[in-house]
Amino acid sequence: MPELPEVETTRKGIAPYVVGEVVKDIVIRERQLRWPIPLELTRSLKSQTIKKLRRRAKYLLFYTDNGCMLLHLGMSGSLRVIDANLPHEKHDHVDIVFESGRSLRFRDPRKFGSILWTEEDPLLHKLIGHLGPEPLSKEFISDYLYLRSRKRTQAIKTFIMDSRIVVGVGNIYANEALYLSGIKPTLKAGRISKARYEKLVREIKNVLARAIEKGGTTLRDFINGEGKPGYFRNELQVYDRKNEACHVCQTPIKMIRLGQRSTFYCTNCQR
DNA sequence: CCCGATTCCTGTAGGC
DNA sequence: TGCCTACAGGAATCGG
Repeated sequence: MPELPEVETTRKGIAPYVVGEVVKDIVIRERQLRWPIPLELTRSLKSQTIKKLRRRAKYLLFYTDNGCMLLHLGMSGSLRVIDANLPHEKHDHVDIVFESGRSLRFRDPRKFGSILWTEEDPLLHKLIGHLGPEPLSKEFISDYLYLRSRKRTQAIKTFIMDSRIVVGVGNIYANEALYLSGIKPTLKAGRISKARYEKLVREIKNVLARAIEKGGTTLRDFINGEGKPGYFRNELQVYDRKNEACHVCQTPIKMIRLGQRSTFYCTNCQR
């Protein structure tokens, strides 16, 4: 499931093969994703040069002189740079074909991803403008998180997964960061001390940075731009480890449901 | 505003 | 072996 480290890994993997390329054609085999791929995409993107490739939250932004393509991987999406002649397989919904003879191929079995086009500043786009800070930026500090959390009764795990509060922290890394911080996921966000938020912010940054170094986490189908999996799965302390021993105290990891999401924690280390 | 539930989709796993 | 059901989740949207 692509969270921030997986999207960043994808961006790094494809950028060298995409930036500077001229778009020759766009092949759309399935238009109905999370939102329909806009009809104008083909006309607007054709003949354009990809000038830069950035990431904001879990969106990839493909900048051209004409506008910007926004791409979200959803939960099962992946991008690969391939030889344009490589036959497509099931769920290969879109090819961005370049003059060079290579293509950027988007695959997404569950169709939760999206591809959009904007001619405005993409950072002000309807789906992006309201988002909270990047977790790895210097704006994301404990004072901010502490202030936003005051008077909130929501569970801390749900709170840090809210993209209006901070972006990029999905289910895997929320579980991991809370474990590393020693915080029980069900605690009310508004009742957690400033000192504990300092620890939490440190561990969110820490776990995301280490996951990027390892190329992200592959549970089932995540692959990077070169078709390879990520290796952070080996580092996971609680996620997907129901009933397995805590690496610190050997207590079996507990699984509960919180906000319709699987939640894993150590009943001894997290309080 | 806040918060929890619902919704989209399909591959996979588990039960019988 | 094969069928059926439950489940996984990013995040917008809805309802209270």
